[in-house]
Order: sequence, then C-alpha cells, then structure tokens
Amino acid sequence: MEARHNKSKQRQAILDVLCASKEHPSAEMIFSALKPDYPSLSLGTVYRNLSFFQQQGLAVSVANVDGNMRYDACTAPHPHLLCRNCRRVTDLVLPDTVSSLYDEAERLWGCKVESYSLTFTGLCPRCREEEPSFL
Amino acid sequence: MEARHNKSKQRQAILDVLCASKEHPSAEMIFSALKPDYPSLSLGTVYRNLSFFQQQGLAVSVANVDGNMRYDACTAPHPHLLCRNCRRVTDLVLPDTVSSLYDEAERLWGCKVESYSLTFTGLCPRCREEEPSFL
DNA sequence: CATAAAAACGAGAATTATTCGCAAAAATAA
DNA sequence: TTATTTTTGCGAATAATTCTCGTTTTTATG
Repeated sequence: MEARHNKSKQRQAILDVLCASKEHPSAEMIFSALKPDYPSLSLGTVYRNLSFFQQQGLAVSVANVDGNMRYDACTAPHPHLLCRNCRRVTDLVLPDTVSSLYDEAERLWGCKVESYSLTFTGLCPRCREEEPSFL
Repeated sequence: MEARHNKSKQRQAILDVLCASKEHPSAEMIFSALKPDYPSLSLGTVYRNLSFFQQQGLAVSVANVDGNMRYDACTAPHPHLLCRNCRRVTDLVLPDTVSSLYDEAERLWGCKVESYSLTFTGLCPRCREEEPSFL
C-alpha cells in the first residue's frame, strides 16, 4: 500500500549515464547515449526521470545552454565554466569563496540563502590554445 | 548607405522600462508594462529589441526563472537572489569575491574567464518574515 | 519638403524544449 | 499467480522564443 519507487532498467541507466558523465549532459545527450543500448527508450522518459532525480536530490540542473538544460549528479553547488566557443560546460574547482557570502547576505539583506548557481563564461583551455584568434 | 540604428518609440520605451525596473523583468513583463501606453506593441518587438540590446551591450539576461528569461540593464556581472517562494529576482550587493576568482581560474585551469552569472536561491527578506513556516 | 533607402514594426506562423495524457508493460506485493 | 502500483513509450499539447513578410516609420539626401 505504500509508495515505493521502482528500479526500472531505464531509470537506472539514465542515472548511471549522468553519474558517469563529466560533461553536464542535456536530456537529449543522455537520450543519445542510451539509445543504442535501449532502442525503445523515449525522450520523455529521460525528462521524467531527470525531474524525479531532482525531487529526490540525486541530480540538479546546473545551467541552461542555448535553450537546453544541463544536468549534474554532483548536487553540491560548485562553479562551472561555459565556453563561449565550444559550448562545453566544465567543472571549475576553485577556493569556495561563495558560500561564505551566505552569512553576509543574511546579515546585510536579511535573506536566507540556501544554494547558489555560479557559471563563469569565457574560453576553456582547449579552445584557448587551439584558437589563438579567440584570445 | 551606412547601417544606422533607428530610435523608434517602441525601442526607446522598452529600454526605458528595463532601465527603470529593479525587478529584472521578462519580455512578457515589459510587454505588459507598455501595452497600456502602446496598444499596438507586439511581444515579438520586445523580444527583438531585447536581443538587440544584448548585442549592443545595453542589457544582459540574468536568469531563467520558471522558463522565462529575465533581463537587466545593469550589464556588469553582479549576484542575484532568486526567492524560492515569490520567484522575485533581486540584486544582492555584496563584497565581490567572485571576480577575484578569474585569475585563479586562469592560473589553475588555464581558461580565460570573461564574465560570470551568480544566482543565490533562498528566501527574500519579505517572504522570510511574512511566512515563518518557510524558515 | 519630397522621395528613396534602410531599419523597425505588427501579426501570426514556425520552431523547439519540455510536459502531459493515456494505454500497455514492468515491477512489486500478497 | 494475481492484483496493485509504478513506469514506460508514444504522440499530442504547451509555451517561450524566433522567424517571415508585408507595412509603417525613420533617416538620409536632393
């Protein structure tokens, strides 16, 4: 009588792809990655499960790139770099000066900060060296 | 023979609304604000001009809230608070610890950072006091 | 001012990422 | 196994944004 969540092949596969990926994939990217092994998989199922994972705290949406939402199984807030050339989203491990601003925001403005989304824009290392004209 | 940009009534009005607003309005919000004074204004014109302003460096898109892009005439990167309750986007004036990370990102990762988008999520002061249950 | 060229507008169609509805299939419980 | 619940796949629906195109407005120039 209780609501138990099933572990369907598809759901597990979608989560596996998301967890294994470092590219912060979109629903479409996950779908394309799985389609060969799950020919009957539908894009709607990918979206449905991404929503489910977010509700469960197993995933977050990290950025909307050119109209496509990107997802991450690493749910702790952390900064990203969006390359203005190749449009890749990569993690940027940096000293975390942002969460120290939570208290400051509360003290100065009286708001309660619970999370953050920080996306740097620029050129990733690869594009920077491959395309000197972008410097 | 040269490409000069016209100053139409609509274009100026859209920019005026955006500059005067502190609520980081969406295209639809700008449209609604102007519709009474410009009954013939079309939503497409608002979108067209928002794109134009971004190209000209007169505006930026600051966040996508529930599927609606929000715009700001203040183009220098600065942090925002998105209230999880009322969905308002407000400016948070805080010590700028973020742009100091540009150099760090370049040193550690070899990327060239040019801008950033930082959105805190939480409760704005108003929702926080009006709704103790949200604490 | 008159007129021609360029730019911008309004209306509505098109695009597209995402969501929804529903019947069938799979997973779970008994 | 059988009944119940959850999930899937498919396709239709939704909705923000973009595009097309004929008309209007603005600007440049004689």
